[in-house]
Amino acid sequence: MKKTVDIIFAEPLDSFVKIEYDDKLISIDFIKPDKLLKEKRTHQATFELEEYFLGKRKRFTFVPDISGLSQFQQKVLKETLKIDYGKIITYSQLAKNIKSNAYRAVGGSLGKNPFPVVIPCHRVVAKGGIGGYSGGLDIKKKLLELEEKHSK
DNA sequence: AGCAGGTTTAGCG
DNA sequence: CGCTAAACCTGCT
Repeated sequence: MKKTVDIIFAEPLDSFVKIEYDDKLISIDFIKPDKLLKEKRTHQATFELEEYFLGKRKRFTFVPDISGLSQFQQKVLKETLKIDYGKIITYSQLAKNIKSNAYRAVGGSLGKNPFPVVIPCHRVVAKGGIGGYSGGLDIKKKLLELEEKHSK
């Protein structure tokens, strides 16, 4: 099936978001707003994401396909999926939840997360601080601010 | 086999 | 308190 790409601008993140999909969701990415992009909305995921960025949506109805990933990564991502809106846990806490001490590996798996936001990897932080984020640390901060603002 | 990663803890100055 | 160093575990080359 032909691959299609949706583009929307996420106001609170000050960044563009790219959604790739064919018959199902392929990936979600953040793009630097270095050039003006034309927005495009066709997939359901795109609309849900947009609502999320507006603070209207706290839960996504679709489930991304992560069957291609390793067993461990799937565990991590599924566990991440359980974190409630506006809530945050630490890498070590997440590791504990899947009965492992691989907090280091947890970070690695989240970093390769193909679906940021839908799989809320930004809700996982380091014990003493905010931790890191593949898509850009500033994005992570803004996502957390967004959720905190709309969770109360 | 070896390395690096979105960590963590312990140890030292 | 701030910094370095070693240990955890998994995925990638």
